[in-house]
Amino acid sequence: MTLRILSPIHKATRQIGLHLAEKTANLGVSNDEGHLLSYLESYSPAPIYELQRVLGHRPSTLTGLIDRLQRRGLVRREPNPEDGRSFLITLTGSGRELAGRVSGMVRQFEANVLTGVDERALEGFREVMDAIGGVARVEIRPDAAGREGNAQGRAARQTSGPGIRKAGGE
Amino acid sequence: MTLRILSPIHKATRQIGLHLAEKTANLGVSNDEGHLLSYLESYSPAPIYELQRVLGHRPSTLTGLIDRLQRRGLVRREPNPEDGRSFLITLTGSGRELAGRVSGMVRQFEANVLTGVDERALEGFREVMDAIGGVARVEIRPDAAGREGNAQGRAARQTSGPGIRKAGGE
DNA sequence: CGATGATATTTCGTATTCGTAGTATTCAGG
DNA sequence: CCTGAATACTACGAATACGAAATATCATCG
Repeated sequence: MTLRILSPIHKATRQIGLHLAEKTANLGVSNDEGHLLSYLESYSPAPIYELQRVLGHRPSTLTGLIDRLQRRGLVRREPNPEDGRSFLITLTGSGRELAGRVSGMVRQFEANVLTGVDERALEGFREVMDAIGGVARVEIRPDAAGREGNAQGRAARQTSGPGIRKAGGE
Repeated sequence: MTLRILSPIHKATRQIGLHLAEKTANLGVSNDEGHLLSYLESYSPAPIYELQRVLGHRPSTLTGLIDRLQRRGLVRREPNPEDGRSFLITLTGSGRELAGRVSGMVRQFEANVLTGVDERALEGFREVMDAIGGVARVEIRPDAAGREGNAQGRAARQTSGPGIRKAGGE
């Protein structure tokens, strides 16, 4: 386990997840929910496929995630006027308010980390991240040529309960 | 969402996960299973609590993970001669063989990344990782001195009930 | 040695993820 | 307009992660 890159990254990711989960637990927001709200704060309304690519979840995972947020009145599904197959996810008023608090915590964390590193270290960090991206050519965006892009290896769960599916109508 | 540290880390972690999952999918091994096997390749036999701390899973998660590997004949639970409460997880023959293949892939990935970065960048990367560890330091119990193992508040009671301990047997 | 608390691990219930299959819609080409 | 392929999303079922509680053992103190 003496990997100089993978082990530290794995550990750091775990630390970040635990720390932020603890911070946002009071708000009743999980990590993934926080990510989604945070993204929506900047880009709402956004189509689901965009969220899917940004967050890296499977489409069916997003369905459940959005269902939960919608059930709590934080987001809304609206028809996409530009594509009848698609829905736009919009933050509601309370959703935007909560999103602001969540991303405030995230930015605070980032700021705290930044005070501990100088510009030179940050540059090295960036290089390593880029190198990983180069080696792990897992395509996330759609607009690329000839790729397989099929990978598995996560968990699986059940979204029991009544499938909620109300969008544009109301 | 343009965080200079958190966003790249999140993205890199996702890329690593997808990439490795794809590589080990043929072997029928998920990411977490791969991590565990990889660790065991170096440190088997290891007690479960050690695995729990290294991998960052919850205890109950580890139980299921080990159950699955044991069911496939890759690991074995053995009583810990030094502590009656504990089990040692040992790689079986086929487990060790599989672990070797998995960690070979992981090391290969690491090696590929390393060819793309110099020592200076690696140092910066390390600094950022350390800074994260410093900021994300979760609250440590006062009397659990010197260690950073997570301590979750949970209760332990003793009454009656089904007390089945499955162990050593095959 | 007995009481009390801490640790190690499991079981159970539940929430969550995701693969697969199916529906609706758009697009490309006649 | 029609047909077939691709896209966006959802429902369902199966597998997983994890919190809470249960049990066994260890550690400590008296």
